[in-house]
Amino acid sequence: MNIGQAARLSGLSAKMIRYYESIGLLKAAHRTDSGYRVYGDDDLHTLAFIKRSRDLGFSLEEVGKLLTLWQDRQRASADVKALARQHIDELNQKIRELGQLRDTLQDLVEHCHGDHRPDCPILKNLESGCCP
Amino acid sequence: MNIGQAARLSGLSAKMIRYYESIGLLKAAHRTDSGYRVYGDDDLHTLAFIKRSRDLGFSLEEVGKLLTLWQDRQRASADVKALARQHIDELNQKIRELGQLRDTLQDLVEHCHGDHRPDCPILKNLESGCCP
DNA sequence: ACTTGACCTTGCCAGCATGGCAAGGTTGAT
DNA sequence: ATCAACCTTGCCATGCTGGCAAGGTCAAGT
Repeated sequence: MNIGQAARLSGLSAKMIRYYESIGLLKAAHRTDSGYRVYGDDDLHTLAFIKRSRDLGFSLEEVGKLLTLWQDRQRASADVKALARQHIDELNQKIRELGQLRDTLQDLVEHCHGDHRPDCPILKNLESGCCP
Repeated sequence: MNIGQAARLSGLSAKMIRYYESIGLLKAAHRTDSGYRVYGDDDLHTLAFIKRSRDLGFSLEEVGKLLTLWQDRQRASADVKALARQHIDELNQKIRELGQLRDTLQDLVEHCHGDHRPDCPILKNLESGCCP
């Protein structure tokens, strides 16, 4: 099949597929005489794997590692687990940070009377960086 | 003071300050005869405002709006409150998404025995995209 | 055979926000 | 005079994706 159909079936865009090939995440696709990329079921499988990994928030670099592990019959599942764990830690870290930002903002918002008067504790805090 | 000191005192980098000026977030700084940018206490105040806003997760575009409101004596605090609320909503949305990703991954990790055997439910799930 | 439209190709530019490096000018102290 | 520390501008890189352009190819309808 051509790239368009591969894109539709995998949920990626044609652009992304070409990009992934260009950065070496995918091995170069077979080509027709006229230069069209051709994909088979195996390739589609790989594309779907990438799509799913991206949806789970893995970076392309991490996806690369996962692909390597996936294609390595000798892999230890511990390796994969470690990678997933690391990603979970990163997610938790990010979640904590965002939560703190939200709480700070929430505090500020609650102290703002929010009417037409110009006096605004939020801006005051942004100025001074203290006393929320 | 020069840009380096302004950077140190505000917590931004000199590079960022120049960038903010180039995109119009900051008005052009005064220059010495030799072309060095010169900052006064007012400018420093503005830089600190930006730094604090960025730390709270506002995008540069949002910081621009906040700056306008900050410098507008006629502003209604309701405007600021609305902007902060919107940002809180975005943060909550992001937190929810990341939390879902983490939970999915956590499930996968828990089903992976994580030893030297190659059989790995995480990779199996990434393949199929179903049955976590 | 010819046109049309949908598809494919490559390549370049855009964004976010920041860092890095280079080549050159300025300042201030030794 | 020299040297270090600073400043200037400019370009490139990141990660990931979208957009647009100019051109080639394919399949179907006329």
